[in-house]
Amino acid sequence: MNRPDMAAEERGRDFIREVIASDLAEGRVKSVVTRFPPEPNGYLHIGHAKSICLNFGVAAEFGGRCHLRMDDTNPTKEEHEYIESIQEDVRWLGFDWGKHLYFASDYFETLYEWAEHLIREGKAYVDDLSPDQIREYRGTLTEPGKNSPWRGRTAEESLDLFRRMRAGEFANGERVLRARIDMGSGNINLRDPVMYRILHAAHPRTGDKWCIYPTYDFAHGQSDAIEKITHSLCTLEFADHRPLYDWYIENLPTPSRPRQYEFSRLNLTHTMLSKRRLNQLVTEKHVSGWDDPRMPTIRGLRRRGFPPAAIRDFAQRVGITKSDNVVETALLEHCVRELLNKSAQRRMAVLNPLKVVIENYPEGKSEELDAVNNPEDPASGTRRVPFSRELWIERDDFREDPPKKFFRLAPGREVRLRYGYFITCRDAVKNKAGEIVELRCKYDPETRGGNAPD
RNA sequence: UGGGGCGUAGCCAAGUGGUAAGGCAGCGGUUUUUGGUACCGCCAUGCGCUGGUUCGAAUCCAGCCGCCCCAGCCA
Repeated sequence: MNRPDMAAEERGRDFIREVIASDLAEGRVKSVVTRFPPEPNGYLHIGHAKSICLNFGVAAEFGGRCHLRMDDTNPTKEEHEYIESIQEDVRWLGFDWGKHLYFASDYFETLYEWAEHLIREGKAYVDDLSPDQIREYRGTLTEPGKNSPWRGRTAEESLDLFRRMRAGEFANGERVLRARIDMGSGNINLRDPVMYRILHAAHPRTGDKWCIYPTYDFAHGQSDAIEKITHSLCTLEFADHRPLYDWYIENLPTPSRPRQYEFSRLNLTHTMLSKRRLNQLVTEKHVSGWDDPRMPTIRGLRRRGFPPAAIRDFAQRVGITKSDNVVETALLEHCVRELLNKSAQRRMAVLNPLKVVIENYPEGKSEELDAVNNPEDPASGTRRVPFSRELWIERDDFREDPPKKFFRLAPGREVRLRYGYFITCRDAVKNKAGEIVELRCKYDPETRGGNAPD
């Protein structure tokens, strides 16, 4: 309802902005620090744009800052190409992270030390179970899991094994480091989650320095804490991970205490927004690349001519909530048209041509007429368009037997050719098949430029 | 022994006890040398359902119903 007492800029504030405003007002944080944390395993799309606009937008609105952090904890999926493209796309969208570009891989050493810390505290252990066994022991959605036989291992033994994991003594999948939490938890993320797995794979940034890598859960919150992120904004599917996010922060000597907040991801009608699927379109060559104009990627939209400001406006308009949603592409298109209408130069084109012969126009003659480039913007000037005896119009712009509200060309009817002359249709020439192949018309020399003297 | 989240118009979305904002889409109309734009008007006696509390409920309480997410050593 209307709240005339409320300042305009406070109206329509989403729940995340409310939380930040109150945290600031009540001194829980001195300034806001957010982050956009993509995994460099693909190109950014319109769904990411929502998150980018939220994180950078909120930071700007409250005078804070926003980091760009590559969540590069899984070397089997990440590549330099993606690290580069992500930066280009965020910049193109109009955002600046300044010197705050970070990588989760920058924290590998700290994360490793924190893992040992947890082992010493008796809060983590090395598990020898195979991947299949771990799944079996985890239980199901409705049944509790059961403890691994290695769960009671001493800290000393786990520490020794963990160091040997790092040293490369074991093969992929042979052992993992797990947090000792609660195999009976209703929240599956708390059933002794894996912290480290063995991955003998080269990392795009750390090369072969490591053969054990932290999982998302063991890296994300701590990375936030290291960077002193105050508000860690992510999508709804991570809400179940929040208790684990908090558990690591509470049990580790982190330099700050970030908080996670979740919002619903963007869904668009007629649009597939899944990195895995988009990747498939590219690798299977169904599209020409990540920047194919049919792709919902930032680069695809860019190639289609979408201005970055239109995408930002769109992100603003869809809002931030926790409800599942499917936004109509018409809204995105509206944002684009609204902007382009003010700046785009107009051109005329005929897609499906129908020949027009102006019988009373001199053979061989041709002239150039002035056409306005953009009626919304006189400063955009004019251009010259040719006019001659033979012209082409859109086939749909002529009807032999025009219905009621049809205001275009028809036998005996006069219409204006924009910037040209008024012409009157005398006859429609057909081929043997009965198809109209040519229109015979006459023009009115008094109407040059499309002006009606009367 | 399940845990978490969400239900306001065709689609988004405000709303936090005082009688349902706004945008998109759609439908009328005015202007127009783009069937564009701009402008004007219309579009929820009702907020998942059923009870209850209250002078008053989308907002509070109770009980139902529906949808989404979670059982990767992905993020």
